[in-house]
Amino acid sequence: MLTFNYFTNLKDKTIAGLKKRNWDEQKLQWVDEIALLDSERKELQTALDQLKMQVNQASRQIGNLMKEGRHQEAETTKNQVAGHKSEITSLEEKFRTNKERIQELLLKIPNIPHESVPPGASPEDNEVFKAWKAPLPELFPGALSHWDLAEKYQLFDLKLGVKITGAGFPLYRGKGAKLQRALIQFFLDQATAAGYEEIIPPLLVNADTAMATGQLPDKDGQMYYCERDQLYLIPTAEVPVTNVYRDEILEESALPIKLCGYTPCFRREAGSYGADVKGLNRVHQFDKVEIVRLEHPDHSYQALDKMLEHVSGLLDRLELPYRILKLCGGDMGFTSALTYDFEIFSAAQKKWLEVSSVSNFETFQSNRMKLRFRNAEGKTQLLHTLNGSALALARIVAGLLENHQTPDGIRIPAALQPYTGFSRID
RNA sequence: GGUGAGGUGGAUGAGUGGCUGAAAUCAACGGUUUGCUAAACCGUCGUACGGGCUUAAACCUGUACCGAGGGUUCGAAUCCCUCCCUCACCGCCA
Repeated sequence: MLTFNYFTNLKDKTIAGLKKRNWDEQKLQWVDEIALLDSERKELQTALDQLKMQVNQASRQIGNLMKEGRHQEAETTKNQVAGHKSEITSLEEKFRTNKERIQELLLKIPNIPHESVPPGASPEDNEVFKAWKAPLPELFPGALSHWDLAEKYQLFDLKLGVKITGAGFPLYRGKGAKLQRALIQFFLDQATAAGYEEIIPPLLVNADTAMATGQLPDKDGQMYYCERDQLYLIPTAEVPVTNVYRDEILEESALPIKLCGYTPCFRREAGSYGADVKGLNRVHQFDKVEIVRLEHPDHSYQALDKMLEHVSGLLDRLELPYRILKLCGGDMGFTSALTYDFEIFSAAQKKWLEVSSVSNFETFQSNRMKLRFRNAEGKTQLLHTLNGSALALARIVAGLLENHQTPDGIRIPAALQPYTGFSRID
C-alpha cells in the first residue's frame, strides 16, 4: 500500500509509474481522487477534533459543577453538549465514509515501479539483465523430458498424486524424494552461510497476515482457504516470514534483518493450461526456500544485488544454465517496485523455466504492516522489505533431471552429492 | 470441547466512572559527580493522525488509542454486551 506522500508530493512520479504498468486514464483518476479525499479527511478531522475538544472541556466543567453542588448549571451545560454530539455523529459518519473510500482505492493501487523498470505489457518485454554467456546445453538424441525421466526412474508420480489429492499435487518417491530433501537442505545451508536466520513458520496464516504482505485482497482466489477456521494456506514463505516483524518499531542498529525459511507452498493457480502445466512446470503444491530481508531504505537496492548474487551462486553450484530478467512494468507483481526473475534453460523442453523471483517492495509491504525503524533522528520511518526464492524446487528438479541426464542415468552435481548420498540416478 | 482466572506503555505492575496518556519500580537514553568499574543524583523516556505552518526541523497544541468491536453516560482503562487471545485445571490426542 502506497503512503499518502505518493499522491501529494510525489504525484508526478506516481502517475509515471502507473503508466509504466499500463494504466489507462480512467484508473489514473484515482490518484487525484485519493489526494482530494485525503485533504477532505484532514479538514474533517480538524473540525471533528475541535468539537470533541469542546465536549471534553464541557464534561470536565460538569464534573466540577456537580462537585460544587451547582446542579442547575450542570444541567444547562449538559444540554449544550447534546448539540455538539449530534454534529459529531454526522461528521464521524462522513469521516468514516471518506476513510473507507480512501482505503478501497489505496488497495487497488499497485506499487510504483523503480525508475529502472523497463516499460512493456507482457513477458516478451522483460529485459534480459544477465544473459547466459556460454552456449546452451545440447542433449543427446533420445533425451527425455523430466516427466518421462520420472517415470523411467520412479522419481515422482503425478497419477498417484491425483488419486490421493488431485491434479497438481505430485508424489515424490525413492531417489526423487531424497533429491527433494537434499535440495531443501542444500538451499537452507547456503542461506545460513550467507547470514540468513532460519525460520520454520506456520503454514496456515490469518487474514491480517495475508493482508500485510499483499496477498489479500488482491490474490484472494489464488490461495487455499480453510473456511471453518478462517485460515489461508501460504502461497509462499514470504507471507509468514515477512510478518514476523509486523507492527514493530525496530532499532536502526538491528538492521538489516535477514531471514530464510523452507516451506511447502500452496497455489490454486486458476486459469493456467497446456504445456506450461506439464510435469512439474506448474503444480499446486511445491517446496521452496525463501530469503527475506528487512533493510534500511538507503541500502535496499544494494541488498537486492546481494540477493541476486546469492541465487546465482546456487544455480552455479547446481550447474544449471540460467539468465536473469528484469521484469517490465506490465509483468511485475502488484506489490513489487523491482523484480528480477531467474530462469533456467530446460534443454529437454527447449525453453526457459522461471525458478526464482527476487523483489524489492520498498515501503509497500511495510506500510501495510506498520513495520518501521527508528532512524538517526529518532523518528519512526518505514523500512524496505525484500524477498526472493532461493530456490523453488519443482522446476529446479525438472531442470536438474533434464539437463544432467545421460543415456545411462542422471548425474547429481558435485555440490549436491553430500546431501543426496548418491551421485547418480539410474 | 468444558470450567476458572486474566489481557494496562520496552518489562514488572498500580489504577473500579471526573486534570489518569495513565502511579511506582526496572530497563533504555542524555547529563553531573567519579582514578576505572560500580554507585549516587538530575533530566528525558509510547504511537498514530490533525492544527499552529508557508519547504523542513524544533517547539506549542488538539484528538484517538489501556486485547478488538459495539453500548450506557455530560464524562469510561474503570460499568454492560459480543468476539479474539493468554494462563491454569479437566477431557481428547501426536
